[in-house]
Amino acid sequence: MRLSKAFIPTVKEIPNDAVIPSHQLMIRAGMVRLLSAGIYSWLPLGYKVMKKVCDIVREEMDAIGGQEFHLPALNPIELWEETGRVKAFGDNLFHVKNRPLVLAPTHEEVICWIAKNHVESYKDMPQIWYQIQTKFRNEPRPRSGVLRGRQFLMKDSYTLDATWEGLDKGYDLHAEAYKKIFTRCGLKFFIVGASSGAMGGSGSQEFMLESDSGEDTIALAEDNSYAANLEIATSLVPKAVRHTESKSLEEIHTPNVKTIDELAAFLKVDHSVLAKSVVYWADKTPVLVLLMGNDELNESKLMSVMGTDVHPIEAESLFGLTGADGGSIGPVGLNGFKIIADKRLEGANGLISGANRNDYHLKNIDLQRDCKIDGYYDLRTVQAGETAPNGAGKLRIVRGIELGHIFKLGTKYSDSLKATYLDEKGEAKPIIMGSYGIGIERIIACHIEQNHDANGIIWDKSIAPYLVHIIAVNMKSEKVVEKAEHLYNQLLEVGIDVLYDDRPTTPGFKFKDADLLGMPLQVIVGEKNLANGKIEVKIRKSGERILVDVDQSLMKVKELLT
RNA sequence: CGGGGCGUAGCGCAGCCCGGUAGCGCGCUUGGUUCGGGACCAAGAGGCCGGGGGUUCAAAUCCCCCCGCCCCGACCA
Repeated sequence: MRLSKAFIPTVKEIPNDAVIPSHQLMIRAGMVRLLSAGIYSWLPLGYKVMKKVCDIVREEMDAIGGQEFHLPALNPIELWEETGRVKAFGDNLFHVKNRPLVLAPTHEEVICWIAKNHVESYKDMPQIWYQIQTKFRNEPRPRSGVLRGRQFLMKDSYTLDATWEGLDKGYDLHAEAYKKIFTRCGLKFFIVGASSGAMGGSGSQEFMLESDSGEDTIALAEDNSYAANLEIATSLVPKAVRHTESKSLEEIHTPNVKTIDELAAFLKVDHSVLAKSVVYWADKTPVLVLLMGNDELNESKLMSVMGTDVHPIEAESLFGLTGADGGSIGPVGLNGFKIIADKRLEGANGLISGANRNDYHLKNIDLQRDCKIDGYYDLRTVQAGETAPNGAGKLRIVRGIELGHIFKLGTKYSDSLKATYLDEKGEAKPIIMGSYGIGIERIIACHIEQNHDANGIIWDKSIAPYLVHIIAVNMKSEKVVEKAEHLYNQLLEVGIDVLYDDRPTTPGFKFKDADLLGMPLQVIVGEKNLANGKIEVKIRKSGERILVDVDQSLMKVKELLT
């Protein structure tokens, strides 16, 4: 491609609305333009990268036996009513105004619909079906450029199996394919155990990339041998002790003590003898959650324990139900509440907690003797510095960007849509499904996040829009133009993607643009070196410059690209 | 949806407090000089100051409403 003819609108200044490097560079390099919040036009240069990423994804999906579909973005709303997801997605689902249609935010329903009608026997499975298509979600807050958009390209695949072993196999195949895809795209990623959330299902892992711009929080062992989304992360922490003797309950006056820290300071005791109470609504049930000391409640964990949405109780409701305020709530003699406790407190005695009476606490609480605990669960949020559950050193807490997510869905959708097959005995069984997504734009943005410098993007060969960027330093020099044109044509002939800066502008301008656009190799054809029969090859990543004999330039470029 | 910021030429911004003919840099056009790290000189084009309403002799500027964009939070299969 000749730059003089190409539509690649580069920008020198940092766009006002872009905050993270990938967003700034994608705009400056003329890859994308914003149309509306979370909605981007992909310009030719950006689209070229997108196609290369899609090719890699396709190759790896095909390699595990995937078959590509092209599915409708417009779906009948009835289909989504049947799985209960009109409600589940809520305002996140785009509705069409003048037809009973929705814009598909994902494609479990359609896949299931097809499977229901055409997968009839266990002999028809396993199947791996995938699609690379635009998905629509009415994100309340699009952000970080293409990282979270209202319309985005996603590779979604679905496994259909007759057995749970089959599901495991399809899941593992995807995990392997995903590792290959992200590695080929030049990304440094890690895999974390994740919550399956409202998708339901038995297991799920996320492919994450460490980045301060990420929206997820990850706990990582020092050697990365343990990695989990904070939503489910655990750690090795000491439990509260059980003393042999359980003293009798005693009320203590604790005026104006509201927080655990204040309580510990006031009573001059260790945090580990304090049981913190936090109160939530789980749907319409008030739930008292007991945590040790100042442990932080993990709402995701609470949600999966309760199996429903949870939110903190309002101060007024709490007072109405207990007669006390937040700082003085405790598990003893509390009626009408479900009471659950963190595993750390299991069986403990000698604890101090609120007396359900303002400015009073109870001491010598024995959870077995004095309370009716409805269950002990892992409910706390891990903290940086705690020991990883596998003992591999201390945990780091980092931010991450989710690149891909793999789910063992099970039969959630096949149950509700009655997608069944007949097994060997002729019995109808629900098809067992898995669901596996990859955000295509995220691969691109993340690649730039991990591969850029102050001057611009540094593309990996695998997804670079062009492999070689020829710079004719001075278009007024016949020699320069002749050599540059010659090399350009040679590269085109051998099928190497090449961008040729033949614009009649100044050298500095061309060099800056070349670094900004970030092709792996720059070939600089200038009068000075040409006088000695040389051209210069600059490696974008290292900045290394190599002088090459003119007649060997094609060979050298080919060599450097392998 | 809560909190904050911003909206003036294609882009980046000043002007707004304190009302009085809309400015700077970059980019763009034409001509000339340049030609190895975003050149120089000269001449130009380009704006309903996000939209609507109000106050005023007069509004980019003051007041009210709306819209859009960005950030933090909530939310995020």
